[in-house]
Amino acid sequence: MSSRLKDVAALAGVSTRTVSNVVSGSASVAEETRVRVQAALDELGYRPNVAARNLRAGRTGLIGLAIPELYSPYFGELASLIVEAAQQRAWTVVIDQTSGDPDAERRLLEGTGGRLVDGLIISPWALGPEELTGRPRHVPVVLLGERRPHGLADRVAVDNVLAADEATTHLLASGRRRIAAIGPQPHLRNETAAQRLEGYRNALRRAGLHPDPALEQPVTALHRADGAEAMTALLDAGIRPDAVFAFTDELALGAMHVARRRGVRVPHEMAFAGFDDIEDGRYANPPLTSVVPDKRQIAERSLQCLADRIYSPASAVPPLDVVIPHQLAVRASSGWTDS
Amino acid sequence: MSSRLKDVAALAGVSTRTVSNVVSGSASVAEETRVRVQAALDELGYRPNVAARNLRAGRTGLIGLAIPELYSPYFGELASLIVEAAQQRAWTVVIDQTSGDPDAERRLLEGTGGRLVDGLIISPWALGPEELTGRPRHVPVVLLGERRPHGLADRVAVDNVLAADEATTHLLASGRRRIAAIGPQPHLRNETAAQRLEGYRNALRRAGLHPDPALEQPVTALHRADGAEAMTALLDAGIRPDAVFAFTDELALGAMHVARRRGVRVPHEMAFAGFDDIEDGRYANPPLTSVVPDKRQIAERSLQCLADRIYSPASAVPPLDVVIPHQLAVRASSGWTDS
DNA sequence: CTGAAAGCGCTAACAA
DNA sequence: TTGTTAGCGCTTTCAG
Repeated sequence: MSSRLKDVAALAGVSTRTVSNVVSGSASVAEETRVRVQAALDELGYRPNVAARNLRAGRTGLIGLAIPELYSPYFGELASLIVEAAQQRAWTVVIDQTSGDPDAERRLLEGTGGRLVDGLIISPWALGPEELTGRPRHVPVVLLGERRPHGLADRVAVDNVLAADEATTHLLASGRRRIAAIGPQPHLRNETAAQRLEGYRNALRRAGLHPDPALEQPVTALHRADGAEAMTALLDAGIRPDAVFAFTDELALGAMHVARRRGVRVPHEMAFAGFDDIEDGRYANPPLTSVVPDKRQIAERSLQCLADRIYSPASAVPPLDVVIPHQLAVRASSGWTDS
Repeated sequence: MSSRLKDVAALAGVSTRTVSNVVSGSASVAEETRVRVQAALDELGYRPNVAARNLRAGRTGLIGLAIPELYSPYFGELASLIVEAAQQRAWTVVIDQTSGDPDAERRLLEGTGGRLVDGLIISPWALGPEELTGRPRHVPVVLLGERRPHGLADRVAVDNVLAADEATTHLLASGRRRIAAIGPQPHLRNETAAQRLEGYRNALRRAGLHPDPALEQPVTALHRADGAEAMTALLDAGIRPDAVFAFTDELALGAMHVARRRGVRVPHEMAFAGFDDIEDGRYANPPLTSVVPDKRQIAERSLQCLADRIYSPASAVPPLDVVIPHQLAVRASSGWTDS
């Protein structure tokens, strides 16, 4: 079995107190004692028991990251950055996949099943504002990508309306007039898609165009397959846009894939712009124009929010609304150079 | 502050023992008592303290997943499947990114910093066989993708030599003769790349060809950028293969990207095959031929190994060597149909 | 500088 | 069926 502080103390002929001091390096220990204890530590291969420490400290050093899915490029990248940033703060990340399941999201927010994490970063898909607001929290929560600070939790997100507007405006600037929007999700309570749709429509109106419902193609999920399906639906309905703004890069890549298979020349006959700036987009044929959220900042600001809440008297600060900067990366999919 | 078992007991007028029984549902409790306790539980919004439970149980219910990076499509997908499979076993996954750093891998294996997880699944990059073997483990370990069972830990992997052989043989079957290999990593102790190289060479020799060192293009990492760099190096050196076997799909996609940019027609003039079957490959232009490891099985068998070690008297069973099945998905990048 | 001991919240062996 | 209580391994207050 694993050795405990007590065993080390016995071997070194000191009290557990002293061993603890040596291990943590907190209080000062006489050099001679330190050496003797260290020898015992090494001999027994002592490893502190984290559960006991946690119980004592009232903290676990764990933070939860709840995302719909880990396998999509966007969330994979984001999770990677969060894990990395958490390591720097000596936090460990436990990951939950909600699959956009409202029950799963609810369970995590309520902390049913026990107080395991010191804080939670959640990217809600299924839950709407009132559910996110309504319930009492047991740990600090950071909401990723929701619209406004809901009064009980900090929020970190890009300005989706503005970013979508800019992407659409960029397409308009190259003379496109029939711009499709792939990505509305009227069936979900989550507001991200609604915001991007709003930005898209704003841009059209500002250019003197009327948003055409036939050009707004809803999707059930946000992957390549859904984008492919949406483009197929458009083309099969005889609708032939001259540009596409997709609400995620994955959707854009799926749609572009189908368009090219159907003989549409990209970008000559159809330009594409996406959202998220995933790596695949940069290496696609042609490379995909995309809204670039500063993901590293999303990760770091989220952790900063948690840290502030965890280490400071609760409810001292009102809920924060952190807006993350973004850019538009213009690539060949919306230029005039073919791949 | 959060309420404890003791508070609930006081409110319900019973002992903590009874409350504990109600919470866990383990022992039988008189219906009347149960109702009263449940009411107190609800009123106080009781949430069990996981740290205390863990300390008591001697287990944390956590398993570690140590991978070089979470943001790459392959590891993202794998991590997703492992998290999912772990949830079914009521385990929570904590993720560590090693970045292929030998110290990080060593630290995790040794459990320096404390006994946090009940088991560890690690995909070693930097550490060689002897280091993986040498040290005593404090928790059960599953090695992902190493060559042979090293005597102290279970191993789960596809047959890399065979799979690489099959992919290369497929390229040979369509008449290709100058097949480049992109992906050797002579600087790493990790054996995966070496095994794929071995399979590639085996296939060539069986076809009566001599492996040509000029066609073997090493890489420093396994991403699109490295594949792009490798292809650039080949073309700049005046080497023009008629096919490429890349050791990962990402390398293949990067290489294919550059080839197309340089005006090479794919697959007519240059066929491509990769390894891992990531989603981007399936939606690439043209779709990428790839070795398809059964990732779900990798996840499930890994967890099965851990479960066996954790729940059974240690060292009862000798280290397992689990070989995961794979297939070759032939797509347009190695056919004769252009995108 | 070091030892003794309390107690973090929970479960389960032992009693009643 | 339920109460009492001894720890799980650690940190830290209080003495010395």
